[in-house]
Amino acid sequence: MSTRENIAAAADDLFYERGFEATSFADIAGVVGISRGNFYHHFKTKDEILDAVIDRRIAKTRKMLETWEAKGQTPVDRIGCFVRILIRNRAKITLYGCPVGTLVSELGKLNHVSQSRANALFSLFSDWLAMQFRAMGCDEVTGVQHARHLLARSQGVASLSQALRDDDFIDAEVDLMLAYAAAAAPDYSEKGD
Amino acid sequence: MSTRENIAAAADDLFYERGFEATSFADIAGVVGISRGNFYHHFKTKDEILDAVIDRRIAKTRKMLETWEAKGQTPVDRIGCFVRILIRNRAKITLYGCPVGTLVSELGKLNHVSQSRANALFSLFSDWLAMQFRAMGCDEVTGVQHARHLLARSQGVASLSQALRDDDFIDAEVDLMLAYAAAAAPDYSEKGD
DNA sequence: TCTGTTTTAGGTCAAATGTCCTAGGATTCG
DNA sequence: CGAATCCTAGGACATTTGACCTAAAACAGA
Repeated sequence: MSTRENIAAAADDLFYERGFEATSFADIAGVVGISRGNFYHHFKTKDEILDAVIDRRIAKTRKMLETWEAKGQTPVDRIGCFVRILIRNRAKITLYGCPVGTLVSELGKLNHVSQSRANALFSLFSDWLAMQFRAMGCDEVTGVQHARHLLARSQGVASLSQALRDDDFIDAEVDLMLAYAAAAAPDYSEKGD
Repeated sequence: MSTRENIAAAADDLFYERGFEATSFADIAGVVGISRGNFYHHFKTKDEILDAVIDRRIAKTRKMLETWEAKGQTPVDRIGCFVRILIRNRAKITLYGCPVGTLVSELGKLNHVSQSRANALFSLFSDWLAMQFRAMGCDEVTGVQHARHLLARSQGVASLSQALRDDDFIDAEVDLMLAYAAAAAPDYSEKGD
């Protein structure tokens, strides 16, 4: 992996774990194992690193969504892959929250130009979820509503996890979200399971 | 209002709008209209200001909950007061997210000692909500579950609002949460409205 | 091998930050 | 009025920050 990619990867982790502003060049350099001054050759400014990190996350997210697309048989299965990130990344989410939500929030408070670029990460999930609901038979508008609803719920669980640090809470909420997804099909009619 | 209270009030706003770390002594001094060096007399460290801000928010929250307690006739009404903060504070939430959630998240990332104190703000809402659900006839465990669920949902809506900036989304989610609260009574049985 | 480009290390720079001191003003109370 | 306490202003301080420069090292291709 190139030094540039190493920097982006280290910054990705640190921006998530400590936040964008709280992470300094020195911090990143320390993780990568290069000198501070070397940065200027790869990234002119800190904002450029941020953009690279966002690009990186967008690419990673795209790949993840493609994996889910291939893995899950039904739309509900695929939505289940999304919901279960909360369990898969439970440890980190409990400590640092959702990587997308906390970044958007921080950039919003900083009035940072790249906030809109970070928002695209939300859109990625939202559009993908809406696609799944559409595949279940939902119309366009309903699909988008369901997608945003589920995205908001997962954000909420991530947010509250940071305060509660209660594994059972996450498990229970994931089950509720799975039930919500299963019940979202237009032809669904309380037939039990 | 005393200077100390002025500082706490200004810091309260700035910590919300810009974040704790991104707010400097100079920023607060600018808002209050006092000299920077004057701070040391009222607060020895920045962490002391943070604690004062958290105390302030706890007190404000307590008062707000008491108001709701007096205002709402039924538990569902009172829960409605909580849910509708999202609409009442829509403008600020769209820009800066939830004051509680974003603070807890930032302090978590900074590994800050006062995170647990900030968590108490969540508990305040959570306990109060659980009390309302209990008053509706829910048992202890179910009441806490409903409370956390609703708290998480409101957090999620606040989080996503920062990215979407869509008033309709907030309105729709608030309606869903109101319906959730209304349906939470144990004797509820699809009797329509 | 020689040449030119890319990459790296180390250091400098101004600005900003949290912390802290001191001296002067204001206020209170005997 | 006089003295003691509280409040305030302004600045000093070491440190850290993002940004930037220069020179040496590593590498590439002919």
